[in-house]
Amino acid sequence: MQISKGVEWAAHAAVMMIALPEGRGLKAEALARYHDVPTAYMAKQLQALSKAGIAQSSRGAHGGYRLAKPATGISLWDITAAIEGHAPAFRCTEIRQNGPCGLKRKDCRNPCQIASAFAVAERAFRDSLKTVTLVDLAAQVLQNARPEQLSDVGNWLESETMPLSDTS
Amino acid sequence: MQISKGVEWAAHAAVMMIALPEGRGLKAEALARYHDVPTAYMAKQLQALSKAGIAQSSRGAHGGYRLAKPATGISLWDITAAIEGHAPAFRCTEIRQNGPCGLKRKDCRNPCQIASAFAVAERAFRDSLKTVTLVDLAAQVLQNARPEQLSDVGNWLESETMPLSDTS
DNA sequence: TGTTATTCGGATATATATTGTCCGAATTAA
DNA sequence: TTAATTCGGACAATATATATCCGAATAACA
Repeated sequence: MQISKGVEWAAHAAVMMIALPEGRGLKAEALARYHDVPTAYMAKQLQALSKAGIAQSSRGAHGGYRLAKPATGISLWDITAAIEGHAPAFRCTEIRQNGPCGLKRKDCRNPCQIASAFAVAERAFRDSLKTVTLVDLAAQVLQNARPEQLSDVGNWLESETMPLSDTS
Repeated sequence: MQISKGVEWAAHAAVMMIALPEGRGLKAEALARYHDVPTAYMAKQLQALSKAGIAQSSRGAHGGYRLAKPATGISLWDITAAIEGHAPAFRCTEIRQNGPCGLKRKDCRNPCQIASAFAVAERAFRDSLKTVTLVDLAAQVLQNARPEQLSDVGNWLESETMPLSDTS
């Protein structure tokens, strides 16, 4: 039971994209270099964000990624689901129907108790992540950062971003 | 992010062991056959339960497994942790320290916000599973079972169990 | 309007973790 | 003492996660 590293990378990239000025984007290579992670694999995570409607991509020269909607509307669960998928972590294989004393299928209308308990726990997990938005994360980062750190990031952004072409 | 099948098997096996009369045990092969799963792999899960202090094993002829403590004191989280381990699902690799604008190590005394959010969510998950004990699961099974089913299981248990030798 | 540089997107390899199997060590009944 | 039985950890096969590459698409520029 472990969460893909891609989730961590995607989350950091998403927080980074909050800081993008209107009409600008960051290419996958830049986001990967900023976090010092393999470019192609970071690109894959960004593609997943794009498919999920969280990020918006522009191809060609001066292309790149930016958030597709307001950061207040993007939760940590949205990021996680985009990368890991929506399938539940606990997969019930209905072994109660197996073996010498297996239950008949018709007696299994309501779900297995063990599966139910995990479903409740996973819901609690999801709901917790849903309460955390990208702006919450960004706000805490700003609170803890030292001033010089912020200007460093600002300068880096300025040097890496270019006005996007018409992002239709 | 998926939970091992072993957790499902171990949970079902643990519930089964509640029904064991005092001083009796079930061998791994029987528990596997009862649920129609590979013997050796079921055995592996039972070993994990044993290591975690949840089950108690007896070797040699007429050996087998039984619960090591009252079922009220065994939660679904205990089972899960015994199989999957206690390591958190989200692994923070501190990529905030990487790259051109990476934070200095001394500025990272408090944990990364993203990691913190996942820690909270995982705690909610754990706490939910901790509220469910083996007796809760067994009670619900009994409620939903048909009478003939119960006698079937009783007969099967009678035919499979033998008095354990002195379980030191 | 063609050409070229640039960037995303999905198909393709490698590494790691999960799933499944086997044989020896330990214990007990006879 | 012997032999049957069962657990325990070491070993192999499969599935998933990680990492990479190359073609398709787009936009800037001449």
